[in-house]
Amino acid sequence: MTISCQRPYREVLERLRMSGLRPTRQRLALARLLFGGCDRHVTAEALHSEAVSAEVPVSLATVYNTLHQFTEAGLLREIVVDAGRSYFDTNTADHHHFFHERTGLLVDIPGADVVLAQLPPAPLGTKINRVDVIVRIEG
Amino acid sequence: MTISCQRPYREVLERLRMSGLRPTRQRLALARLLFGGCDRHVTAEALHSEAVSAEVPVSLATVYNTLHQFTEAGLLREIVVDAGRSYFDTNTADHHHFFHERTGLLVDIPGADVVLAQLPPAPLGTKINRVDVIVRIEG
DNA sequence: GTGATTGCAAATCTTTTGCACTAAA
DNA sequence: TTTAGTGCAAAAGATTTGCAATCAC
Repeated sequence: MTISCQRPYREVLERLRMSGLRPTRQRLALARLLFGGCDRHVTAEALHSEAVSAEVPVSLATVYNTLHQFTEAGLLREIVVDAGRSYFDTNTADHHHFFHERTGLLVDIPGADVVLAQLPPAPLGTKINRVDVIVRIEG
Repeated sequence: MTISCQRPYREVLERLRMSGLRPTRQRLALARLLFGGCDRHVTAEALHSEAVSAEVPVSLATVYNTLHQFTEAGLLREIVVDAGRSYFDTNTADHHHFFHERTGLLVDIPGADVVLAQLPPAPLGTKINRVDVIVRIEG
């Protein structure tokens, strides 16, 4: 049995439009790579190679710009697990991550699988934005 | 009332010796800045400025090397909260962090103040190394 | 003395930026 | 046509590395 997460072209396009992002050739190509299938984690460098391999010449600078625009639009979430390298997650739902330090592999943990029974109050004058749980694994 | 965490010179020196690190001028000076007082969070850049201000000329490269040696020796813990900047924490006990995104301020949360009631099992063939909880705050 | 440690400068790597060019509306 | 978006190359940070000089033992 195979689970497919294939999503049609027009749905991806619609998603861009809804975010107020003009569906340019490059944005569309990147969006299809990112949102056309199952949820995934990418680095800018990796997405760039992928795009180039897929005959979609995009500059690395544009990949960076696009990833940030998508993140700002709420289509992606930036994950910080590794000093000096940013990951972007297409899964924007509430969830956490396993991070394999040696391989750099990032794996989702469904939101329900981590239960934070107690959290301290935010320091005076601040409010909690998000809670990230990173389970660092090895082996 | 003031809580002091002053620690004597010879204790810091002993700590280096115990870690098998030769107590050189630079290592000792950095160790005193790091471990001579209360627990703290530093970036390489910040520690370097501090050292230079304290009349202890150390090169930035040596600060980086030293921070990593200390981390490897278990005297420090590296905290990743910000892509492209590493923080080092002198508190190596089990605990978590508030991170103020705008100011870059990092504040300890005592281990007991965060209760993880449930964690998923590590993926097959791996083991959990550490669990980091980062409470991102704003305002 | 001898091997570990340091400083410096250069290299590396990731990410951002400025600006002329191109494409979407 | 008009404005947003793109590519490129250069800049900006953070971190690392190579190697000769220096220091702890």
